[in-house]
Amino acid sequence: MRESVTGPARAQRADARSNRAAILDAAQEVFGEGGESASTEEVARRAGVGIATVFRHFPTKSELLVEVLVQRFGRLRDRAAELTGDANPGEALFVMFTEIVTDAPGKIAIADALVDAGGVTGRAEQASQELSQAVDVLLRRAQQAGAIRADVGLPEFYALMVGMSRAGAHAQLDLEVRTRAQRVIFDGLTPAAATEDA
Amino acid sequence: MRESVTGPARAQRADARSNRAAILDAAQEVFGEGGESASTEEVARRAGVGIATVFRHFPTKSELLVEVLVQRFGRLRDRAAELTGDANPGEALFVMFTEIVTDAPGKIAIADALVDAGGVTGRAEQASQELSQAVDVLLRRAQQAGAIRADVGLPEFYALMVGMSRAGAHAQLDLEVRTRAQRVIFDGLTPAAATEDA
DNA sequence: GACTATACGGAGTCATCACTCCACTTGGCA
DNA sequence: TGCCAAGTGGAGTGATGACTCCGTATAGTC
Repeated sequence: MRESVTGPARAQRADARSNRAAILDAAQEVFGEGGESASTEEVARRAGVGIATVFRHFPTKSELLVEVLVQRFGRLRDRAAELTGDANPGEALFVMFTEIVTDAPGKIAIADALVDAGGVTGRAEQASQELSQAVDVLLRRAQQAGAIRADVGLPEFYALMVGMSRAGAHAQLDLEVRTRAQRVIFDGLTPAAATEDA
Repeated sequence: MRESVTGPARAQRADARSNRAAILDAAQEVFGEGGESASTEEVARRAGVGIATVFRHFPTKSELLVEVLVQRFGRLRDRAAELTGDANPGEALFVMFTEIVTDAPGKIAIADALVDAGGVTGRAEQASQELSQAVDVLLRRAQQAGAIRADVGLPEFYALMVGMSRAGAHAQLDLEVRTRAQRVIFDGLTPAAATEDA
């Protein structure tokens, strides 16, 4: 896409390409750990390049963050698509829930840093929407299979997922506690659990 | 307590006392809105005092944040104690859950800012523990009354609560979505919803 | 009303961080 | 092997924000 706008642009040099990859990897780590407070300089150090190089590849801290997020969302979206073929739709949804929550700590730190940097661009938003659409498909399938109560929509399912993600990301929940908390949610999502009062 | 350590310390001047209060109020607002990125200068402006005055009352940004948090936790703890007398223990627990989640947006921003400022001192931690103990009492009462499944402990209950708080704080959930998500959790907390597999 | 300890305001200091400039290096082609 | 466009590193730069210094104002007392 970038090429189609600026023309067929001469291919990058090999060192530039590998530096770009190293920077992205380092950024994953650094922003995943340090979140908003992590500095671009630390990314450069971890990637083994100068700061200028980071800024040449990603003109802005925001753009680097966006790229990292887009990659991460993309991976999860692919995973959701994969799970759409699963024979047990209810189980598939729960697996997805768990994977997103597990993946969350780093992602959240990065997303927060991005908000902080003021740069929630279209690209990140689009990647996030693609993921939520993929999750929506999983949710509907599970409902059609009768594994999930019908009065739950994507927004509240997402709220529950984001909630568990954030709870885990900040409070460092140990696995057992998180599992038990998720069981409560999963049980609550069951058709049998639905209560009917206003 | 402060007096007992430093001696009976001559009383503060009236203007100092009211400025201190104004600063705390302003800090509630400012940090509640802006979180980590809010500046002490903004607090001073909003309180109608100079920056030096803020720093005289609270020698460090951290200490100001701690004070704000302690107040907030204290208020919720009192509310929990109040609800402990409620005739319907299950309902009381849900009310507490909802109130904590509702109160959360500002509190979370402040807590995050505090972590960011690196100063989670004993005082803030203690206030937070007092709150969780008060919630624990509510939880046990509800379990004894048979309103809540027995296999749920304070940690996972807290995880669910913190999760909803954080989901709401960051994603700006509208009331209806939050209500539906909470219903899923409440239904899942019901004894009838408990599943028994490993 | 005068006096002074207490408290105040805001200009200044210092550190940090995103981002730039430019002299130097190097991949890739002839 | 030599050339040079493409790429690099790191010392700046400017903005921001926590915190300090000190001359001025005022609450509270006689």
